[in-house]
Amino acid sequence: MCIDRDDRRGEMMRDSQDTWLPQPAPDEVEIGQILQALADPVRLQIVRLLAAAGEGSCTSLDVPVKRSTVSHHLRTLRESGVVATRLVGNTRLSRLRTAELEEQFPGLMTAILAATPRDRQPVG
Amino acid sequence: MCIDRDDRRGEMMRDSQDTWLPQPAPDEVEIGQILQALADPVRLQIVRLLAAAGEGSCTSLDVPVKRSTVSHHLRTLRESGVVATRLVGNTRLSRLRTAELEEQFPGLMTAILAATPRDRQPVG
DNA sequence: TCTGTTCTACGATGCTCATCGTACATGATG
DNA sequence: CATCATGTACGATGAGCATCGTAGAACAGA
Repeated sequence: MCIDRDDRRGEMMRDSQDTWLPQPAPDEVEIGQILQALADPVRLQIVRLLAAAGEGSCTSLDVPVKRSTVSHHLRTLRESGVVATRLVGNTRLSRLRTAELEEQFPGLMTAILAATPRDRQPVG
Repeated sequence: MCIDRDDRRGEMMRDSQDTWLPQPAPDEVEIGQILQALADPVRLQIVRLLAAAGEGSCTSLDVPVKRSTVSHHLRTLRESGVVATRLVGNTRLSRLRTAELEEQFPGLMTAILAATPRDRQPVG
């Protein structure tokens, strides 16, 4: 019963194998929301980590904020259409919606992820 | 003397014909700043208008905010590296730094500008 | 010089939101 | 059942910023 209480904007999605948190349909995703989601440095870092690792959870993502804040950011990323989250046991694994984003905004994520992260400092 | 007081981060630039407001060098432009600049709906609208018209000034841009706010947004866009502004008489004409952006972040602006503006509503 | 236009700087204001701590639900494990 | 780990909801807080009005500088034209 808490399933549909989990998110205000929709119901759980069913895959052949997995259950997914509600997310906007590809044609509902708006470029303004995407840009707003990626504007935050922590969220951009999360996106980079997901692009590198494929998947990530609230605790596995190495970002300098508390767990509840990571959860908040993952929610924002999901509601804007950037990531999809599936339930695996007690954890929730998020991944980039690479295919849908490429369909809706060709070249966008590629261009952003190709950009050099600014927090890379020359060490040694 | 007020020329270098006009912006805190640099001096005027001289072209063969024009004088330009100070702006970051192409390699100083950071993707995070770009995304943050484009995250605001009014600024995104300004960018769309500039892409369509080529150039625009504080008063010529048709956005639903006051002139001083447009000036503020153009400053943000300039300092983030999105637009360049040249002085023509009493007016200041801003344009997208299309070439430099394409060089630094290939496909980025193309992808964003290709996205359908959300404020298009079916009328009639 | 006087007038009108364009634009910016500055201060004030109000709202959005990133962050955190806490409490709680859920699932895994013993 | 008891315990622990994971994640979210919620309320509070503080900072950032979008917006505006006003004042003043710079330029064009008469």
